[in-house]
Amino acid sequence: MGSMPNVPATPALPRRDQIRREAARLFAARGFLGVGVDEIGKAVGISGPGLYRHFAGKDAMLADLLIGISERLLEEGRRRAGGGDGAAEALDALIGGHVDFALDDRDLITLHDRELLNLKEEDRRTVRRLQRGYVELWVDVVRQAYPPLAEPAAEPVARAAVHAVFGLINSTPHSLGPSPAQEDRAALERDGMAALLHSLAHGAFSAAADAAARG
Amino acid sequence: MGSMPNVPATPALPRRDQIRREAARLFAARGFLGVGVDEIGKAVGISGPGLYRHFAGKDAMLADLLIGISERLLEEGRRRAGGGDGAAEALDALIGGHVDFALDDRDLITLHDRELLNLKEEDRRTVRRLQRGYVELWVDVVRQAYPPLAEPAAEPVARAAVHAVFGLINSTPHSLGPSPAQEDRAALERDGMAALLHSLAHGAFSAAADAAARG
DNA sequence: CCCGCACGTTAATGAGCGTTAACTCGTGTT
DNA sequence: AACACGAGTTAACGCTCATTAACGTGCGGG
Repeated sequence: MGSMPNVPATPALPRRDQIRREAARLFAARGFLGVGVDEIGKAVGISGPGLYRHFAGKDAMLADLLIGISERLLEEGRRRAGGGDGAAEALDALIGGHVDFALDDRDLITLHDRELLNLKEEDRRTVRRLQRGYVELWVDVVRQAYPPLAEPAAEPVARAAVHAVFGLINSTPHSLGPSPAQEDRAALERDGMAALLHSLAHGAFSAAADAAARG
Repeated sequence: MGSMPNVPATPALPRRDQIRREAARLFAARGFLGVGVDEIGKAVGISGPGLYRHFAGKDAMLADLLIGISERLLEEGRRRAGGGDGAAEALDALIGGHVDFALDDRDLITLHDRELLNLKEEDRRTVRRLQRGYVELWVDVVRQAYPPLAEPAAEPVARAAVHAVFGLINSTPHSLGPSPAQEDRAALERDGMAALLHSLAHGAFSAAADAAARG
């Protein structure tokens, strides 16, 4: 020991990131089990087992993607929820952040709730813990922003509404074309879709509050 | 020819239906590519290749499930949308039907947008055609029920809103527990969830109409 | 009585795939 | 100049898995 030849402490991030991007694209398009490692390799210009220089295995790629996206969601969510003035602004920021994510990282959003089952137990627990934290963050903010949902009895309603709004926002992968390419018959452009999803989310939460106030 | 020994014109529906149910459950739980035919066989009490007496292959089981659910959705949707008085009532009926479906046939709803890629080209086209018809049905009714969305320029908004509401309603598989079993810390019971999803859907459409009226 | 068929069974086949082994090549360091 | 090492390559292994073959069994009708 005692020799440290070159500077490979952070060897080559671009190649690893390239693998991440292509793997996410392929997994989202055909499913984790539907994609072979040779195919991922070909997508990044190397072939097959060369990937094992960068990831411990196929499972590790998926784990890296799912844990990464969950961490980013939670981190960015905390940043946005805490950076504002009131609860309404915090909720706005949360919604905006999630919408941006759904529109700009479509593949990852797709994988996020489609491929959880293909993780090893430990990684799955990690992802679920992060997801749970993210949901709690939303539930807290929503209940502050809509007083009727702050009633103790309305907690399950708030939680269910949060899950439903996630489903609403995450629906973009299905409603937009398979890929950001052709804008055929009058599809919404990105910013219009973002604004619309924002409005829909607010409308849903508002309805949840009304329901809680009545029932 | 001329002999028709017994009455096997409709041989044994229960066994075939049993396979359908178990296959749907397993596919929803671990993915189409994640379950083997032996496992499906064991779930119905026969083992492995015995399934081939009832289905042409694993692909045929998935195709049967996805085409079946798509047909049922469209058929029931048409029935409900056409059976009422006004557009508002028709929309209510559509929402109620889809909510019932999402709550009572959770496995099929999950498969419906998770496993489309594992279909052979022809079956995939069939399912997509049925899905398209279902979406068109909703878009028409929603635009009648919310006049601002009837504006020609608002058609993409209406369409995107319909997709988003599907995502909202279909979110139930994720927000409810893995299976209809434990009602742990204050989860919503079925009917409460149905009523809430109904309200949320209306809230979202209402917001879409407002957005279209303004923008 | 026996033929045919619905319905299963187990064994074999063959392809696909994740992973490992063994080896090569270039490059920066000593 | 020798060398260690990052980064790939191809070949081989081992395992899973869908599908097919070959064979058994109970029963209803001629």
